[in-house]
Amino acid sequence: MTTTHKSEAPATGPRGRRRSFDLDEAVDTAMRLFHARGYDAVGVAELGAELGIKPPSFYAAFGSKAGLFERALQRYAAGEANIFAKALEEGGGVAAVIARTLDLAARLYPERNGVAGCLVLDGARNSADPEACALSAAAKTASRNALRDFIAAERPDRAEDLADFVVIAMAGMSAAARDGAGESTLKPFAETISRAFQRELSSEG
Amino acid sequence: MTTTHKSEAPATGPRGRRRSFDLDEAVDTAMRLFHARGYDAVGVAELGAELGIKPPSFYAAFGSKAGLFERALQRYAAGEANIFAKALEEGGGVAAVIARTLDLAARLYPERNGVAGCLVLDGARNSADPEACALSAAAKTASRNALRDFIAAERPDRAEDLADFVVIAMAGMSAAARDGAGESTLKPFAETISRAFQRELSSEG
DNA sequence: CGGTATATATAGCGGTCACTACACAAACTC
DNA sequence: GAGTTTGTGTAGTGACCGCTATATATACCG
Repeated sequence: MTTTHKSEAPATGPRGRRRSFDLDEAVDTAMRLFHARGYDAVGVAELGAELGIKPPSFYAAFGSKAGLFERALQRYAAGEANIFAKALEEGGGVAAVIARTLDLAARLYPERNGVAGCLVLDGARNSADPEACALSAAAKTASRNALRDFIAAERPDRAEDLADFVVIAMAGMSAAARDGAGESTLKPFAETISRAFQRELSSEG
Repeated sequence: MTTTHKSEAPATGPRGRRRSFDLDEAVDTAMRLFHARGYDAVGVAELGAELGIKPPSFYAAFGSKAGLFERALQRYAAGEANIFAKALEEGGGVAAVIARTLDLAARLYPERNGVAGCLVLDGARNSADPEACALSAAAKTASRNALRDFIAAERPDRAEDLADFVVIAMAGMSAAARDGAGESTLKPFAETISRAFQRELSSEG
């Protein structure tokens, strides 16, 4: 169980037949599949089989494959995988939070149960579906903006390019993890990037 | 014209009918398409249409879609896009060559005519075809080993992790470029990474 | 010229893609 | 109970996937 906000049935529910599967659980499963192999490589047939539901139920619940991907992205950003949000929780200044974010990436991005890297950064990479690409791009922009706004508190003059610096580094770690890099490979990178970031943060530039 | 090694027809050629299209040109076109949208997103039908050839000619010439991808990867590694080889040409020590490599990545990775990033690093990202993934992985390993062997001349004790550092940084730049980052975004990253690399190179670690 | 070898074009193979029409089953209101 | 609403299962849509069987056109050899 990763989330506890399951939508409770109202006192007087809708009239018709009730759903035969857990929606949150289904989104979790889909998120894992999309994360492991990328949007295009996971078919609706496989999703249905894995979730234990047939196509009509699938489309009644999610509207489309891209609709499910959108929910998966939301779930991803709202959960443990949002490493920046996780790094923020422990407080501290920009340098400390960014260092913690990079460290978390080095520890969480390596492959585990077939899943590696970041769903937002690489989930729709090379996808032929414009809708999936747009959803992915929006999620990336949101993440980058959160980073930028946080950095701006200490360095408003350089928030944009410092955010870019971190984002590019994380994209590299995600790609490397998807190519098989382990924590022992990513950690030195993350530490070097953290030091470089601190120098940039406290430079006069 | 990017290559000049066109295979010349022998004095006495094969007996049958001659090919009606230029093979090198076809590989170039396919390379561009694979690079622009990724392996899976480019279909054999589109390749045939773009190359001006029909399926039977396609398979007679390349064996399979993956066979053409392999040729495209070879062409890519043998041409201008091999930025490490290009950086090596001008000579210099490890620090200078790596700095030049990263600078070239920052200048060549941003989108141009629909093509962005590195074909080797991202051409088969999220592909569902095991053959394309294997070809891509082999090309990545070859590139990384070339980097590592070069670095080993000055720092044999740290060649592996320094090579990883550069590869992860380049993967980040390629991914960022494919997400729309321009030269003005990649260049500061490349310069900071170059400085960080130099510090690592001349450290006692 | 005949014989042979090679590339071509037409057409279509089996399979998978995301998605849906239709009828039935189940839970509500009254 | 009747009536309404909603989800589910069966089956199948047209389009595209990588790839190929077959026959024909074009070049070489002798």
